[in-house]
Amino acid sequence: MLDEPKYDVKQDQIRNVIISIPVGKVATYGQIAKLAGLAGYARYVGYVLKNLPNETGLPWHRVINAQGRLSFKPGSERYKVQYQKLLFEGITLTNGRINLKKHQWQY
DNA sequence: CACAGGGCCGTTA
DNA sequence: CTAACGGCCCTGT
Repeated sequence: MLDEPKYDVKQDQIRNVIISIPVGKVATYGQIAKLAGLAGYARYVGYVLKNLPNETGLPWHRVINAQGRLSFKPGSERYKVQYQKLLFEGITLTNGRINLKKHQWQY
């Protein structure tokens, strides 16, 4: 019989990309999917991050949507957490938005 | 199998 | 600027 992967390869690739996002930089869902060789998997990236364990080790906070906004409801707990983490890394928001020209991970 | 929904995206109005 | 669509991929019911 064929050995089927015990873990999800796609998720692994996505995680791999997210881990390599440098401090002080951010990446969009679509960008990550593309770098992982999975163009079009933006929503899937969101799905993966959604059910991450609390202590994950992944810099999920450096992942934002294409509009430079945090994909959480402003004011919600999770929004605050992500905001704090970003701020701690020197990433600031202007009118609830991040300047992608300046902070987006260039590769 | 059908359908809804999610930490999305780009285009169009 | 907001809103609506269609497209993309996967999971849960």
